[in-house]
Amino acid sequence: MSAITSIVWFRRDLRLSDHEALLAAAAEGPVLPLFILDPVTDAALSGAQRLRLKASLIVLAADLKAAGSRLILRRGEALATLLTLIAESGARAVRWTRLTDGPSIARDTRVKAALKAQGVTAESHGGLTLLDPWRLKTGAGAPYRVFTPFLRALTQETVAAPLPRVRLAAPEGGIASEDIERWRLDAPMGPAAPALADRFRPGEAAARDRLDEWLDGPAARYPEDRDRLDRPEAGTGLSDHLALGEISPRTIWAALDRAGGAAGPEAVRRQLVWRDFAHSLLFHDPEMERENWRREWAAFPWRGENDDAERWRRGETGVDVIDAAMRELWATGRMHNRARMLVASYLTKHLLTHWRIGAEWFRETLIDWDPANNAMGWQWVAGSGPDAAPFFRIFNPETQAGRFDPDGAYRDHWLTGAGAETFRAMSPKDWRKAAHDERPAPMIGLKAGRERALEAWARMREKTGAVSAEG
DNA sequence: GTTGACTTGCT
DNA sequence: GCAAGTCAA
Repeated sequence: MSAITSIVWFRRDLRLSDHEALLAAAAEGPVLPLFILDPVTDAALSGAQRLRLKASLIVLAADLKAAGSRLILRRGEALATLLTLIAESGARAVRWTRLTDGPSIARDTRVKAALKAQGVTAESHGGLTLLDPWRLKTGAGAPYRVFTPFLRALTQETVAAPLPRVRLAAPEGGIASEDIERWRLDAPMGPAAPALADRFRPGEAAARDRLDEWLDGPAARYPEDRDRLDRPEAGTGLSDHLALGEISPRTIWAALDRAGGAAGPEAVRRQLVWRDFAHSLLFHDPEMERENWRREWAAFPWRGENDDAERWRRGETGVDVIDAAMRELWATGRMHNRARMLVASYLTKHLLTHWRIGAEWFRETLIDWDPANNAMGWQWVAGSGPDAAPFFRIFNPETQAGRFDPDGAYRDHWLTGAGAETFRAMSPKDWRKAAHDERPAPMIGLKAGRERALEAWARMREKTGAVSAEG
């Protein structure tokens, strides 16, 4: 037992390995690990990920205990809580891992300035992404707006090797922690909570096990199976671990590197670069969680909240693959990446509904929700985001289903099979009647919906004056 | 100013 | 095969 030197403020970095802030703090003396349920964190967290976070914090607390330390949980405004803990513990420094979303950056900037004004060392550290989000710039000195050049630029750089697991000294006793049960993080999911919690394995050790499992098996078949809706085991299954930082992207990167250029691991590396790209985009445009990344898209005649959107959320659109995917989302807190593109395309194009409404539903339902990935993904599909050629890309759900769920196993599972039963059992009361009914008729034909979206796009082009026939 | 290139698509 | 558009060099 010795006097505490630094506080490590955990947020989306719930791990003990490859943790810069923790390692730097431990090198200076005894550490007080702290998680704060503050208003900014609270506002961003929604149903399923709240539950996921609770599970992760319980494992982190156990891991810290096993390492001879302990996790302190507090609820309250971030700065006030930190100042209280500094007073209680005598800490002289606070360290954390930087985030890239606007609200977090705003909060952390305020906290850092206030702590420094009090003579406390306040320092943020990298590790959320492979490279810091400001690192890669185009020849003109601007942030990249297109993925491929970003990928090429990142390939030229060296991604740092993961840092070793921290060794902690036991902190002084007497600092009280709150009881996580009293935070009621599972409350928003209601009766669905236990079934949902049964489906994930939280924590750093589980994340590493999953990575090893994937490398030993599914990795070899990943190039052929990754797009198959009916082969969910093909994916790495690391997204929820990554979203809460139970494993670091650099750790995954290094493990994939050891696979020596095999096609599967290389394809997943590319996915990690997409993640870095998303964080870089959000860092440079903090508004993009809510505003069109291409601001001229304000002229697009998207509909706001509407009955079709509610049917989309409940999986009652009448388009089989869309409804299957939306039920999977509700029942598991996950959705296949390709299914995400399909449901996003259907909502924003066929149903002409604003991507923000879809993005908000993903925030509420995904256990792997991440502000940067969510914002970029939705805007990429909607057409308001990065990457050119948006209107080459109105997905035909039936064509897609035929290609990536050829036997209909995925659709059957969620529409009539065991998945459908699970979904009914986990659904709110007012959803259940419809879930038992016959399949509803689609709200708009696939062809008519596509044409309507193309017309809306053409109208926007006229309005914004960006007419290609100009030259 | 020109040109090659573009994660997941379409008919 | 084509591409309603844009970016990076």
